[in-house]
This record gives sequence, structure tokens and C-alpha cells, in this order.
Amino acid sequence: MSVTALPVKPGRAREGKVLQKGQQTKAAIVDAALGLATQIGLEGLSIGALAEVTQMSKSGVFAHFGSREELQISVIREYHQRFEQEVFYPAMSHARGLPRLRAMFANWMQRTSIELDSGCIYISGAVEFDDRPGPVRDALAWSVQTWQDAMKRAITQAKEAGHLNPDVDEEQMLFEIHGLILALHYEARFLKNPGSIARANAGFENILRRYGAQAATPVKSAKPGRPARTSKE
Amino acid sequence: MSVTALPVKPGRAREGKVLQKGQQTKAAIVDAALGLATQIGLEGLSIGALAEVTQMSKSGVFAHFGSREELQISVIREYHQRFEQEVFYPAMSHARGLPRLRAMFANWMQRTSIELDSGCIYISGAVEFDDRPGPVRDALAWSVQTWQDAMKRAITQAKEAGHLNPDVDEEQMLFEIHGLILALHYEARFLKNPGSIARANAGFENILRRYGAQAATPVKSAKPGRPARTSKE
DNA sequence: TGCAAAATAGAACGACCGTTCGTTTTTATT
DNA sequence: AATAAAAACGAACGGTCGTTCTATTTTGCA
Repeated sequence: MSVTALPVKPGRAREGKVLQKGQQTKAAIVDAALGLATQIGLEGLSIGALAEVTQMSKSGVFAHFGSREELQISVIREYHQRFEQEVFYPAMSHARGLPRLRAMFANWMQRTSIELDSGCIYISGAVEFDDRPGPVRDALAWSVQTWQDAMKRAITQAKEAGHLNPDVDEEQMLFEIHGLILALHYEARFLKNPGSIARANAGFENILRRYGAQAATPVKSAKPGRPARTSKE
Repeated sequence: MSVTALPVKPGRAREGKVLQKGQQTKAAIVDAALGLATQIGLEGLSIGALAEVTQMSKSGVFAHFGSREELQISVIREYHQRFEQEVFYPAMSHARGLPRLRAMFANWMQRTSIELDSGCIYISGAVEFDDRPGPVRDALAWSVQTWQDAMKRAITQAKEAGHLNPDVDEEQMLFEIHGLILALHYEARFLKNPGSIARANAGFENILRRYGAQAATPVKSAKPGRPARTSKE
């Protein structure tokens, strides 16, 4: 049921011994790499720059990954976990249906807004790897797909709970929601258009209304009863 | 007044003499560069690869631009002109208001759909240069902004013609439309999700309906109405 | 046809890239 | 404290990059 389950490589545990220092500095490197990647992209990541930031030698950094690709994949794994931690899990504590869907979008927005001055590797990575097959692309696509599946599930549950019209097309609704996030990233981060966050939120309310959500109740705790299902068109 | 008006460097016209061969091969180089850039991005453009494609020497290619940045800007200029030619101008032959707005979106979709296997530099470029100030970024942002302004004007005219609700917020509507294009590019090109084109079109109809458009009359063929004005004001 | 200018070629530069390899330092355990 | 493994270093390699410089070829025009 866990979204992630990206397995952490067993730290070369011969005879069950757990290596500490290595994993520790590796985590520090990945952390720094994630910071760099959100700014200049996964493709912009260079081992030399990373060595400088971490105050290590190039070969010292390199040894932890064995290849640049593996470094990029490690960064994606780390990003995936943080996304899960900040966006997915907190939303799961909201009641199924509209409240949870609202929470997921709110957290997603929150995350994207924060990233307006650091970049989102789900977005930049998609552009960098959209026609570059390989393990990096696969890891990225898998991570994105996992999140989208979670969103789709939330929409389905909202339908089942009667919070949305029963004939809502999950893929269509998710497509439009995703567009809002992408537009926010584009307009705010590239074009520096102020007010983009408000527009994304307004767009979400518009989508909810169109797909049959009732009042625009702000995202808050669980809603007990089974609200009427006034299907509007 | 022309949308472009990105001034073409005066082909070293001493005493009014127009150089032919140089401009000609330069155009060929830019054409090849545009092809490369749509695939691997503006940042992925390398003079070496470009020289190979055009069967020229590196220095021969380089001499036409003087710097990589100038090459990138030339590519953006070329892309701008083609976008104008294929998307903007044809739409201007439709009647003001909803027909023209529909035509603009349809042409934009058409262009984006074609680019699903070659990439769009308005999108990839935004990611590559969103936090890299300089003349390349400026040229790109100016070009994008010019198109967005044209879209906004079309929405305003649709309002004035009574084809949309009088209280429609142009920025908000454009934001949502832009999101559809971005989602199409992301989902189809990166995630390889089939059906994305239909979803973008459906999303557009949803937006139109919400903002007060009447029947979902499909975009009619080119009606020789007002002679096309230029997109730049 | 000649000739200057423009266009192209070719070689080289310094910088950075990912990667390899042998050595040295640090770590964890006895 | 001894020791073997793990971790980090430092130098080097082959490669590509944008760019510069000097030749050579091609062009356009008198």
C-alpha cells in the first residue's frame, strides 16, 4: 500500500554488518545533489560541482555511485521519498473523498509553490528525459506515475463517496489538475507572472465545481455524513 | 509592428550590398539547429553536432554567429517566426471573438501535437532558462509573452462580442488554457499516455463552457474576414 | 579576368566532463 | 593496539565543449 517501496540498496552488508559512515556521507551527497538538481536540472548535475559543494574529491563522490546515471537515480529516489513524505502521507490522514482530494492538491500546490525558486525535477526531468530512454527516465516516469495513480485513486474514492459526479472521468480530471500545476510552474518560475498561485487555486475550484463537487469548503478535517449527489449536468 | 521585428542583423551590407551566400547557409544552419534544438533542447545544442549535420567545419558554423548564445537566439527567432506563421496568422482570418479564439487554440494544439515527437522549445526552453538570466532567456520570454498577449486580446474580443461572460478574467482563462497545452506536452511526450490530445480538447471545451461560451460549435474553416493584423499590438 | 571581401576550413587552446586506478587515510572490530 | 575492510584522495586519461587564430577557398563585382 505504500506508495514508495523504492528499495534502498543494502549497504554492502557482508555477514550482516551495517556500514555507517559510508551511507551517512552518501546521504549527505545525495542531499546536496538534490539541491543542485532542483536548480540546474538532473542533466546539469556534475560530479565536479558536487564534489566542490560537499568539500570532497571528485573520485570520492563518484565512488559512492559508480556512475553518473546511478547518482541521478539516487537523486530521483530521494526526491520521491520527500514528495511522498510531504505531499502524499499527510493527505492520507484526511477523510476519503473530497477532503482527501483537496488535501492532496493543497499539499501538491504547497510543494510546487516552494519550488518556484528551486525548481521541480518532476517537471524539469520530464523535459530533459522525454526522448532519452534509459534507467533514469524509467525511474523518473515510475515515480511520477506512482503519484498520478494515487491521485486517480483519490478521485475514484470521491466519486464513490458521492462527492463528485458518478460519471467523472478520472484521467480527464487529473489531466486538467496536472495542467494547473504545470502552468503554475511555468508562469511563475519562467515568466515571473505574479498571482499564479491564486490562479492555480481558482482553477482547481473551477474543476471541482464542474465535476460536481458541492460547496467550495476549504480543506479541513473529515466530513461524516453522505452528502447528496446533486448531479449538475 | 510585425510580431517578429526581431531585427535581422544587417548582412554586413557595406554600401548597401546584400550578401547572398552567407545568409543562405546561415539560414540552413539555423534550420538544422532548430531541428536539433526541438529534440535535445536549446542547451543541448552543440556547435560540433551542428557542424556534423550541416557538413561543415565547426569554425565555419561558428563564424556565422560569433557565440553560442547568438546561435541560440537565432534559433528562438526562427521558432518565433514559424509559430507566428503556423499558429497566429491563420487564426487571424477567423472572425473576432469565439471563432478566432477557437482557431488560435486549435492551431496551437495542432502545433503542439506535431511537436509531440520533436519537442517544443517554448516549453523545454522555459525549464532550461527559468533561473538562468541573460539574453537567451529574454528572447525566449519575449517570444512567449507576445503569443500570450495575442491570446489575451482574443479573449477580450470574445468578451466584447458577447461570446463569453463579461466578467471573464483573461489572465485566469489563459492560465487554464495554457495548462492544457503543458499537460498535453507532459503526458503525451514524457509519460506516453495515449488519449492526451482528446483530453486537452475536452478540457478546452470545459473551459469555454464555464466562461460562458454558447454551443460548442466546432471551429469553422478560414473565413476571409478582417485582414490579419499583426500579433504585436 | 582580376581582386578584395566574404565564407569556410583546420588546427589548436583551455576548461570541464565522467571515469579509472593506485595510494592513503579512516573506520569498525578484535 | 592490531588489522582488514571501507572510504576518500589525487593524478591522469580520453573526450567534448566553445572559442580563437591563421590559412585557404569561394564569392561577388569592377
